[in-house]
Amino acid sequence: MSALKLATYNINGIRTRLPVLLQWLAREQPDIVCLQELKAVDADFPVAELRKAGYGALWHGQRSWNGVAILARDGMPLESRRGLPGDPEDTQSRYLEAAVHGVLVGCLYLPNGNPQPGPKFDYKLAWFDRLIAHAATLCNAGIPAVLAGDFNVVPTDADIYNPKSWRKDALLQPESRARYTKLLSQGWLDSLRHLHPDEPMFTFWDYFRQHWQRDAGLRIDHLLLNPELAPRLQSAGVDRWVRGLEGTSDHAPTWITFTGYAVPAGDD
DNA sequence: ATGGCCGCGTCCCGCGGA
Repeated sequence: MSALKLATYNINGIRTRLPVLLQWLAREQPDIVCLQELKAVDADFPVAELRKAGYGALWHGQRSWNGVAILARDGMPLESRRGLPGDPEDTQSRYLEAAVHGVLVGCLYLPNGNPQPGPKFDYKLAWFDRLIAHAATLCNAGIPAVLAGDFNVVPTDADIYNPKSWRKDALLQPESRARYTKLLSQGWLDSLRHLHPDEPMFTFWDYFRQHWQRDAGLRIDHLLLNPELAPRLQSAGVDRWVRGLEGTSDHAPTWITFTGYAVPAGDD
């Protein structure tokens, strides 16, 4: 029974970030990858370069902002959903879902919501509510499922270097945190926190104020496992070395490993 | 209280990000 590695990575511009992305893929060789903030239209997605690196891809781009993708090493994600249900007026590319290597993968880029209060924060909460509604079906699907992505929520004060200067930020608001808790209460496991209860496990360090150099980070990229997948969780971590590269994203790839399906014993 | 640092788009400043 071999382990599978699944990662989520907000790359903050896939065109500018392609060298970093390829370097990370080559070194870590994740089997499944969720990408956010492509910041590129569909036609500019580097499908050929990724195929050359050994990855099949599914993507939902958008001009300038947002954009999500799912990659499969030596495979091709089978799309099950593009965009969250519940609001036909929503044109932002923030959710993509596919079956990959035996797991149903929901790749999400939850709205930032700043400044709050305001229409952007309202959009964040409404989007979160739609995610919660859809997530219930995934959690109870009876098959292994994961929700992975940039949730733009700092779940607790233990998930940030110092909450004081962020207290008014949309990422720390009680409304945002209550929804994250509500989502987990459906039965999802916060895999990084579960395996690392006493470490910060930061996934994001903003470009300002030498936050990376000071390790002043936030934990906002999450990998949630439903009851079918959670028992198979083996390990979890953050590829911090990527954040230290030149020309890198302000997020670091965040990952889990879990046992793959046992190969049935040969009966021939 | 503000801005700081980035990527992107339209063009060298504004917006969004978190």
